[in-house]
Amino acid sequence: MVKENPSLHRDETDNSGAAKAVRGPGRRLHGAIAHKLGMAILSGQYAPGDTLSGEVAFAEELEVSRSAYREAIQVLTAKGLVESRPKAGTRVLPRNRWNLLDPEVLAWAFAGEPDIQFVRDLFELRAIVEPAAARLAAQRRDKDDLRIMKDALAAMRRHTLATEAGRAADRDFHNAILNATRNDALLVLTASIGAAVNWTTQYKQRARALPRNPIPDHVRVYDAIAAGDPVAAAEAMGVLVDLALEDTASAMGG
Amino acid sequence: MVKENPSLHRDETDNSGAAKAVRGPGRRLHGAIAHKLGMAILSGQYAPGDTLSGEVAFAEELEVSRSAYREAIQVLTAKGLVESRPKAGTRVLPRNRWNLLDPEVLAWAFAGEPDIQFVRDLFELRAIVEPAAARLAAQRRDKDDLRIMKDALAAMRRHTLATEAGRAADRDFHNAILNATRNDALLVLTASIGAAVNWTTQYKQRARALPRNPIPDHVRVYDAIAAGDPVAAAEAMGVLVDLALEDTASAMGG
DNA sequence: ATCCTGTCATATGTCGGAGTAATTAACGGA
DNA sequence: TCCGTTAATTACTCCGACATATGACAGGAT
Repeated sequence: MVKENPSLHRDETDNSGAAKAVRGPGRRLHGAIAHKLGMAILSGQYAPGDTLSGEVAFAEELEVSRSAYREAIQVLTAKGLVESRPKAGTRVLPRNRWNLLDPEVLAWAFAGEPDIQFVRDLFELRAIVEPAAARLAAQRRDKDDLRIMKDALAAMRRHTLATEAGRAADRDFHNAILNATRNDALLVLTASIGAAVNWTTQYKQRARALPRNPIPDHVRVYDAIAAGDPVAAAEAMGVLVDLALEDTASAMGG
Repeated sequence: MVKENPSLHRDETDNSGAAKAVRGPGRRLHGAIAHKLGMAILSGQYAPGDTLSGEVAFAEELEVSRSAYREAIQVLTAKGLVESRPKAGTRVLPRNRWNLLDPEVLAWAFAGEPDIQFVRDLFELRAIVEPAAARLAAQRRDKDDLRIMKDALAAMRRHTLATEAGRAADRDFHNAILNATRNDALLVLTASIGAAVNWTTQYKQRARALPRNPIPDHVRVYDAIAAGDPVAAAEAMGVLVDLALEDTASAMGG
């Protein structure tokens, strides 16, 4: 059940028609509603099978038009979070219907207090996929790939992981590896998970000291890929994922 | 570019307001539009960066309301296929922004003539993930899991894979393994891919003779999981995926 | 007890208009 | 000639009211 009814209201001093709604991160109005609802669902505020407020009622509560609400529902439906049928209302689907790997769903899951078990699941998946990706990259990389990785590594050394530029370099490094696998499915999957997880990590880590110098471990991965050694690459990447898991676990107090 | 303008028109003899549109598989109107557009995009009819017809023009072409079109666009946006901005129009995003692992996107990709490279990518991913899943299942399965697998196996023996019941049993078997991993992320990922790939395979296979008796290979997986032997389970599952790849490849004429 | 049938609440589809934002191009200054 | 600024166009965004269809539920008939 919806507890409160806040924060998505039109500016009351200027009701000149269009929405001055308090919107999420740069989103459109329906995007903001989808964001709000998505976070509510992902954070477990709705039990599966629970039915959301009706279209009219809900739109009235939030003081937005039905169109905006409906478009938001379309987004959630597209991500497998809800299903709406005439008369039956819009119901939250069981968890196994959710597109948990959708980048936005992932972001919602991590926005609040992420479920510790889900985080473990995700890292388990990363621990499976990323070493395999490194293995493939070692077999398929070309000069361009290596150059990009090298540049990213250099950037990581210049800036630390404490800066945004440093984290961007880290992302570039991992993306270069994924690109070198020549496998789009792998790329999309890992990019989604990595983005969500890393984002959380960096967020939670603000006050903490960085755990340890990550450069040597990255260099090991690079060396193995450059040498074309699939086994070593997979192993080195496994270490990297384990480290990330440790960081995240301690950051979340697990 | 849009080539034609067919098949989504209102019934002309009865223009009494509501949509009598020719709709896709049981979907709603906007779902049908999303389906149509999604398939067009996935089949490469639009180049990335290409801009779709404007809201008004498009809705007029298809003789549907702008609202329906907009809701369809929301669905596509949610799946990362397009992005629409004022004045700029609705543009097809580059391929790496697509949620290729979304079940619906996967279905669209496989609806037409699926890109052979993409199919290979997907099987590569399966070859990475499924053996690992079997490994985890061997470590974590309990009696219930084993019972469900056993039942599914029995059903597979009764019906063959040529019947729908047999394929359902096959799905049950694999789902039971995924469930036994106790990892939701793994489950969702593999379910999406498996559904799309298997569906295509069965579709293409209609006229073909089944390649070989798959039961013994499935039994090997079961035995390893029942015995709690992670290594053997992973290996046996690897064989299963390889076999599926062979089938699919030959079915697609690759 | 089961099945049918009518009612009604609710989602779905439609429409046109007002508002807003971003691209494009025209314009003026350096 | 080139570049920054401004204006107009254009397409998305949001709105609210209306019409339609469908599924749930209740009450009655078999």
